[in-house]
Order: sequence, then structure tokens, then C-alpha cells
Amino acid sequence: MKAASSYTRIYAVVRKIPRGRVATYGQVAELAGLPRQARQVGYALAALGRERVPWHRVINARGEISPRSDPGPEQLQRVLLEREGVGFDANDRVALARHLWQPRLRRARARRR
DNA sequence: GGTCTGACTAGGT
DNA sequence: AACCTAGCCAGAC
Repeated sequence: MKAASSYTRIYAVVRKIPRGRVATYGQVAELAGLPRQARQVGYALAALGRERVPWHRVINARGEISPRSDPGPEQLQRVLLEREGVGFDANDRVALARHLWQPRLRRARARRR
């Protein structure tokens, strides 16, 4: 059977990022079952239409808002994050240690005895 | 259908 | 800590 498109899976993961937290592209990719496809996450978000997805909560592994080839959304992204309580340091970076989303790993189904 | 591109990343200098 | 490079791989042409 055909799996859902990777974009769909990516959006599903991004929708789980709680308010006030951020996730990295690589992290989202991993959680979406697409290891090493961090770039795809960026493309998926760039292709977003009207879907309600908190795209602003996805930043790069260095804690920065990734520069777009077509600048513009970066500023909005920052505003949206700040509005949720995510702070930036003097270098425009988010303290990942403090704001990185740490989803509880779904514990493997307990093996039935 | 080969090449190029890029909201990325890990590792080396 | 900033900068470079190689690896990455789905889409667009």
C-alpha cells in the first residue's frame, strides 16, 4: 500500500509541536519517519498553503530561524515565536536547551507475556 | 532521465 | 565560534 506523502507526514509531526517550543528540521524529519531528510521538511513547509500548521516552530539545528532564499517570512516567524514566549539571544538564536521540544518517546508496546 | 537546487546537518579546520 | 565541505534526496526542468 502507498504511504501518505512525505509532506503529509511532516505536517502531522509539526502539528504536534506544542506552543512555546521549537523543533529542528532534522528532528521533525526523524519523527516523521524520514531520517536524514531535514531538507525535505523545509521544502514541505515552504509549500504550505492554507493548512493550519505551526510552521514557525521549526528552526534549524543551530537555534536560528533559517534564512530563506526569498526573504520575508523570517521576521514573521520570529514574532510568532516571541508571542509564544520563545526568546532569542543577542545572536538571534533560540536557547534550544530551554525551548527544544522533547516529545516523550512512545514507549514500545509492552510485550505481552 | 540527467542535472541542479536548496526553510538542512554533522564533522573538520 | 565562524566558515567550509561532503552527504543528503525529493522536486523541478
